[in-house]
Amino acid sequence: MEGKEEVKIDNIVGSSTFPDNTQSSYPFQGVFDFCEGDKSSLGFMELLGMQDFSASVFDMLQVPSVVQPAASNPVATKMESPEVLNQPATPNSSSISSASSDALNDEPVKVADNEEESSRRPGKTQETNQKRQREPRFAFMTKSEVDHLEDGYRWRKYGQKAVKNSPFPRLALFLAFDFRSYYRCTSASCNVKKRVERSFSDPSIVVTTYEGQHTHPSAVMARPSFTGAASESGFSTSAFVMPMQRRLSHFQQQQQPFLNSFTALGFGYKGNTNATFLHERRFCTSPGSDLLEDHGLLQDIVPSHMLKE
DNA sequence: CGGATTTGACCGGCGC
DNA sequence: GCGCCGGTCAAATCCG
Repeated sequence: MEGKEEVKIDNIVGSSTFPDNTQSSYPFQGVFDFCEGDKSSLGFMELLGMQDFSASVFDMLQVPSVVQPAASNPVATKMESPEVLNQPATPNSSSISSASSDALNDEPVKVADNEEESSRRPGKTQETNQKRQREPRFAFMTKSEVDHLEDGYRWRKYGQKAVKNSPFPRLALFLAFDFRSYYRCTSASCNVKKRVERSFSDPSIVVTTYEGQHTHPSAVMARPSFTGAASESGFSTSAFVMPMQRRLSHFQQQQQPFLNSFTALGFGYKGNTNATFLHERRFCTSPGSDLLEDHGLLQDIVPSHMLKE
């Protein structure tokens, strides 16, 4: 895959129909072009490989040539923040296998291989000689008023920063606006982390970025009340929790075969009901090939009668 | 009282 | 070398 490539984004629509017959949708259309090797498209390239992307897909899909009128498409605005795409590259995209290589792991379980470093700052075992290897990251977009969405695991917040993209970074702390929150899985020996932030372009969208893989079952899934099928309404909270885990493992398994594809995700989330809806389509970026629609795990989580139409 | 959150300080990477 | 910035630490604080 060399040189400039143009990808037609044909109606990326995450439309949700909830049991109460309300609807929400997130339509996207346009043409996305990128250049492999071009730094400005770094974020997208990482997205292609499912290795590391911290910018939201929505942000990446903001291209000047987007067809949708801005009024009806809140994300169809010109990209104004180059930082979004200037995320540092994954140092070694082929070394996902070294699951225990998280140098930031400060659990006591971790064998300290750098004594002098830890003496300078207690509890810190960051490697000095070797570049820190990041776990693959997976980002999810959720349209929600709630920042921290239930995903079946228990998290402890360990940091918060005002995001750089904010037009008023100094005011951000006062206004409780444009935060990025850092969470760590509370389970011992599980060093999964997640980052939660609002999309810069559409503040109604929460971008949740997961890093690492859980080494334990979900706390919610372990409870008997959540292990069954969906509730009588056709949905239950597990309709959200369950797919989140399965999607993560799904992506992690699929990332090698689908190096040439990316997945656009749209989550609908309604606060007052338990209803959740997930929509997934996978687009092949090979020029000339048909867009590959993939229900993915959709059929696993949405009642069959809702898939019929 | 114990666990979770807040928040300022700190560290390392990176660009200039 | 310096400054900026993302990410993390850890003491203080909050809260059930």
